[in-house]
Amino acid sequence: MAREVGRAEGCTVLHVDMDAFFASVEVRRRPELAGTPVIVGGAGNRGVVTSATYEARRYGVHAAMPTARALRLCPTATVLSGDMALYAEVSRAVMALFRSVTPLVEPLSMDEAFLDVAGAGRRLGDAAEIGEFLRARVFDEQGITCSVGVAGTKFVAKLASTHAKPDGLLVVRPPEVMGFLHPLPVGALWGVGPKTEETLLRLGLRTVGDLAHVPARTLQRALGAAAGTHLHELAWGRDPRRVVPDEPERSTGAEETFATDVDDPRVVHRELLRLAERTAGRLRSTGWLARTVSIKVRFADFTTITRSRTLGAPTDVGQELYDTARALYDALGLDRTRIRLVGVRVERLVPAGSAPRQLELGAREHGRREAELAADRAARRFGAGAVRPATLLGSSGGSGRPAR
DNA sequence: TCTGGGGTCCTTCGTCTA
DNA sequence: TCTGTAGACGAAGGACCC
Repeated sequence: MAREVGRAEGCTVLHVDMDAFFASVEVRRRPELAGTPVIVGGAGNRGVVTSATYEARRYGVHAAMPTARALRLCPTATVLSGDMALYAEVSRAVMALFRSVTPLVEPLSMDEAFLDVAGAGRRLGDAAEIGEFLRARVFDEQGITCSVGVAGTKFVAKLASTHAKPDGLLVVRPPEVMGFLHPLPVGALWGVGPKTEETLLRLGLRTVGDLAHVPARTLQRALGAAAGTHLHELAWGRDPRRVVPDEPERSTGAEETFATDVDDPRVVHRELLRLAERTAGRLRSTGWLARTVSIKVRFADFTTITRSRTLGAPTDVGQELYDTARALYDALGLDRTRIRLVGVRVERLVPAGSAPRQLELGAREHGRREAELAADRAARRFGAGAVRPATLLGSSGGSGRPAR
């Protein structure tokens, strides 16, 4: 456990990250699993690990690994399919706790957030003391542990929380930043994934320090202007991004991997309808309309294509999303090509209240939207799936059933 | 070994228009 | 009227994150 509490001078940014979040919530629910390897993820032949306890990680199990492989590495692990509603509930409670300390909370995902505590110091002590306070409160209220990074910038705070894991807190004061950053491997930098890491290693750059001491132009040539500049700045600990609460969503969507590859266009159409309905429901529940609809198709060999179309007027009507998605799919002209996954996404979102609706299409479109709103109400009252388009009734069988 | 699902951001390319 | 060019914008794909 990393623990280095002291005066956090020059540090106002906290990065709080739940430890093995989904798996920890499951262990809290089933205490008999405490201290044992637990994997949360898809259990089907195409499932992957979404979270694993540290006991499972000791066997080499990690997130995004196929569950089948994880079980070969750790045959004694308990595999659970996960309960997103429960995780969301715990997440809401934890974020509410953060907001009781400072209004400047920027959630990154369900299980992590940045906090700017510059204004909270007088009440609760310095950033490190606030970090320890939050760790204790999360454990008392939720029964799970989290790790906290404390620094002057978001990026260093994020790296610090990673180093503090599990169940720790690490402060990196401004004078200590270079000593902390430069020995790290380039892959530790935010934005350096496998491809970029490979490119950097080819250039002979192994550590963040190597990267810092190469001219920015070299990185820009190798990685593009934006990424090159960005990484060079990060390597010198420079990160001007502020903690911004309530960033609006830019897109939303849904996708599904079939349990086995599908070559029947009717099965794909039915899945596109389901995904369009799901996406439209999300738009309506969050009060957004979408201007652009895109589809994603992944073939059996894992190559993936996307196609998109911008609508004349923004919409949150599932039937309109489906019509566009289906037209995009049909335009591909696929002839019994084996398909692994399809997805529907919407982008260029505008608030529902601010967008003009297409009145000339009034009667039909309005009726459709009203029907979908009624279905939303029924779903809230009787449960999801209570009301479905007729074409989706009885569609749960056959080889095209989605993987989960 | 065999790769989920939900997102964001960036780059490149083609088209349209001034 | 024709041609070249630059900028805006949309579309597509890639990389990355959790």
